[in-house]
Amino acid sequence: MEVKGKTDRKTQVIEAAEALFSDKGFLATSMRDLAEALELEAASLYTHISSKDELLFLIADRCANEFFEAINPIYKSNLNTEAKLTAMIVAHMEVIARNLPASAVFFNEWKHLAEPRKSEYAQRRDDYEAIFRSVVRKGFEENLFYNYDEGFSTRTILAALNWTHTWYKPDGELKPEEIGERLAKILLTGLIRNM
Amino acid sequence: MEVKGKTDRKTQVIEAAEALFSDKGFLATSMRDLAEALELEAASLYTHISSKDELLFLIADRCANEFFEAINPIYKSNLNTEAKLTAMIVAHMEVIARNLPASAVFFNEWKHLAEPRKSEYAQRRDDYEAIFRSVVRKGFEENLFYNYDEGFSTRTILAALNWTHTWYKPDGELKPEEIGERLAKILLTGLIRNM
DNA sequence: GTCTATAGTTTGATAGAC
DNA sequence: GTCTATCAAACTATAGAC
Repeated sequence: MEVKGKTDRKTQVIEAAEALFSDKGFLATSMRDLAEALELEAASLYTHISSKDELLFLIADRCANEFFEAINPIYKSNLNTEAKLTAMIVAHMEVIARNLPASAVFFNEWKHLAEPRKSEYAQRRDDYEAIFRSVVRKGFEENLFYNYDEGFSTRTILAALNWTHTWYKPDGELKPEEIGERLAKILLTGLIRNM
Repeated sequence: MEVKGKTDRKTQVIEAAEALFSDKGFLATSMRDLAEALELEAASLYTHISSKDELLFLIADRCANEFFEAINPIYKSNLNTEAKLTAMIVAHMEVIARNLPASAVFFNEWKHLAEPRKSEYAQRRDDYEAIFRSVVRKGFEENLFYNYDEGFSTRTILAALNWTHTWYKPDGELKPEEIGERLAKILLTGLIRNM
């Protein structure tokens, strides 16, 4: 039984794929491009992964898991609605920041998954949005927010959040936590009544 | 000299391409797919356009023009900053709504333009964002907005706006104008001091 | 685990008949 | 303006030697 280190070959393949898929797009990246980045021949990649589609799935699936694991404990906590939503926004932002190429793939390339993975993925995305939506709904029920519909407000929050991957720089001025908090402030103060 | 009607063959080709590129993506759409949608053979398409890249350019370029034409008169008007930004948001939303497939291509597929078109396009996008940014900056200078940096606030506005193309339905409850106004309200009331 | 060689498709685009 | 026929290149993936 081999012990897998951080420089595990399969991990290297996946990380190189994240960078290329994020930069050029899934379809615009050939297995030859990927092999070249790893200084391999294309055929050698198939020792580590079974297909290009599996590679896309591995990237998107791991990223999805990270998003769920980040917000679930917060969702289940006893925080009040405003604090809970803010913490979820910050947590989501932190997942993006520490998985920058992977989340670009996650957001932009999922449509190229082959079935049945594509449908399963779409379901998970809906489930994730539903968690945010239920917190927003709570805010309406508690009369904390103006009564805009949940779907509209939730999509606006996630849109503002998910766009950050296009401009966030790890070595920029703002830390992920600060970006999340600032975003939450802009969005929430717009939603909260009598502030 | 021929009079071009609405059912001009080239226009038909472009509109079919908008639908397919929007739905499946530029690279995932073959010229054969496009020909099939028009009940033609692939070779016949080249009577009307010179290359697949030109087709992508025509779609993105027309869409860019529409965005500039929609916001420029508002930008140059004498409206106060709050009203101006709201009107620009509504106008932008209306362009998305009446060019739904084209704007999906505009937002998601531009990276697949060949050079030098890709660089020119990136420049136009920056110019467009700069117009919004200058209005946001005015709001900071007038002490109308909290002092978050312009770039951050501007990107958040455009992110919320540009995500609407993923869920907006022409036959849905909300008209584009209502979506724009609601979006502006959420974003601006979050930015305006002492409201 | 990596290589060379290659099978089998699909791609964007062109030539030339009608 | 549309067709048939076709080219040259690129693609994912496999077979089998080392």
